[in-house]
Amino acid sequence: MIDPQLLRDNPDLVRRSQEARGDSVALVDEAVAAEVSRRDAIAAFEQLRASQNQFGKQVAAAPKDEKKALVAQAQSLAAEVKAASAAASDAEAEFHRIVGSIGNPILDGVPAGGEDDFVLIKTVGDRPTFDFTPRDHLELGELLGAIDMSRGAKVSGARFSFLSGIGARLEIAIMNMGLDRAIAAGFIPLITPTLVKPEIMRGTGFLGEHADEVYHLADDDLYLTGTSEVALAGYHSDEILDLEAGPIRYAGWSTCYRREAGSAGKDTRGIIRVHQFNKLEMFSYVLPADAEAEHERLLAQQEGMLRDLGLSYRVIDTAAGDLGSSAARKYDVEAWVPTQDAYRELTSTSNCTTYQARRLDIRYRTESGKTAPVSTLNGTLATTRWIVAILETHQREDGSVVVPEALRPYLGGLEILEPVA
RNA sequence: GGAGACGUCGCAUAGUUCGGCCUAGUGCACCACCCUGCUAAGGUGGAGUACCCUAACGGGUACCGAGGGUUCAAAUCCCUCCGUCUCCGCCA
Repeated sequence: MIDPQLLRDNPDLVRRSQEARGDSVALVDEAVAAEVSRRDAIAAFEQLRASQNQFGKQVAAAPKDEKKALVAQAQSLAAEVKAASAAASDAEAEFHRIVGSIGNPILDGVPAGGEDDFVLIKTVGDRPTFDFTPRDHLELGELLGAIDMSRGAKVSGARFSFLSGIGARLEIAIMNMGLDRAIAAGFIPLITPTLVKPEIMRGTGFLGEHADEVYHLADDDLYLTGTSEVALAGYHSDEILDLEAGPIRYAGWSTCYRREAGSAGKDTRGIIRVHQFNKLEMFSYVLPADAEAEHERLLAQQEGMLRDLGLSYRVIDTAAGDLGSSAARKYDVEAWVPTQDAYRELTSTSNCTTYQARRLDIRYRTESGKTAPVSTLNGTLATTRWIVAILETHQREDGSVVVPEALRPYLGGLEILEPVA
C-alpha cells in the first residue's frame, strides 16, 4: 500500500507514477475522495460512540427505579451507533480497496512504458561463439540424461519436467553455490512454506492484476507460492523489527509454482518456463534510507554468481509498466542464450520500498520512538532456469559440457558433463 | 479423524462463576527522576498498538487469538474459525 500521507501531500507524484506504469491516473483522485469520506465517517462514528459510552456509565450508576427509563432512552442511540459503525467500516474498506490498487510510486530514473522500454545498464562478458552449430538446452539435457520433458508431461502435464541424474545434481549444485555465498554475505538460510494464507499472498501484492498466475487450493483456501518472497515477506508480518544492528537478510530456499496463465505458446520447449522449479531468493528488511544501497548489493550478489558461472549477461532497469505493483524499481539480470540469440532473464531484484511492509505491517522504531514501515527488497540468487544458460554457454561439439570452475566443488570436482550412451 | 484443556497491554499472571466499580489489576523486565559513598537496595512517576480531531496543549475511538451475534452495556454470555498443548485412533 502506498503512504496515505503521500496522497495528501503530493498526489501529483502518485499520478505521474501511475501514468508511467500505464495504470489509471483517475484512481488517484478517487483515492483522495475516499480518504475524505473515510475520515468523516470515522469522526461521526467515534462521536456517537463516545456519547454512548458516557450514557452507559450513567445507566450503571443510576438508582434502580431510574434505570428502566434510561435504558429505553439508550436504545435509539445504540441503533445510531450501529449504523454509524457500519458506515465507517464500509468507508474504510472502500478507501483500502482504492488505495490498495495503486502501484508503488516508481523511483526517479525508472523508465516509463512497457516491457520493451527498459534501460540497458550494462553488458558483461563476451557472448560465446561456436565453430559448430550449438545445440539448445533441451537437446543437450537429453544427451546428458539430465532433462526429461516427456515423462514430466506424462505424470503432470505440459510445462512439467523431471531433472534426472546430472540434471538433478546440477540444480542442487547451483542452489548450494548460491546458498554458500548468501551465508558468507550474512543472509540467514530459511526453508519456507510454499502454501500460504490469502492475507499473506495479498499482502505481498500477488493477488492484484496477476492473480491468475497463482495456484489456489480452493478446499483449503491456501495459495501455492510462485516465489519464496511471499513467505519471506510474511515471515515478519505484524512485527516491529530492530534494525539498529543493520539490515535483516534471509536466503529463502523453496520450490516455486506458477500457472503461466498468460504465456500459452511461449517458451514451450524445455525448462525455460515451467510450472514448478526451485529457487534461492534473497530477501532484505532495511531502513528506508538504506533501500537503494541494498538494492545495489543484491544486484552485485547476482552478478557475482553469473560472472563466476562464466555466463555472458546484461543488466536492465525494468520499465515502470513491467514492474509488479509492489516494486518501485526492478533490475533484471539476463543471460545470453546462444540458440535463442537473445538475453533471457535469470534473476530479478526488486526494491519494494515501504509498499510491501505497509501492507504486511512490518515496522521499525524511529529515533523519536514512533513506528514506521521498513523497506523490503528481494532478488533471485539461484534457480533451475540457470541450467539453460549454463548448458548452452559451455557446450562442446560432442555434446559434452564444461563445468564452470566455481561450480565444480558442488559436483564433487566434476569438470566435464559427458553425454550418456 | 475422536476427546479434552487453553489463548488477557514485552514476559508471567489476576479477572471470565453471578455482564456495568476492568477504557483491564499485580509481579518481572524497561525508561526518567529522587535517595544512597559505591557493580546492590529503596522511593516517585512513566510506559502498548492503530486510527480520528487539534496550530499546539490536549481530547476521543478501537484492540483481552480472529470474525460474527445477544445487550442500553461484553475480557466476561452465544456461534464460527484459527492456533497451542495433552490423550486416543490412523498413516508414511
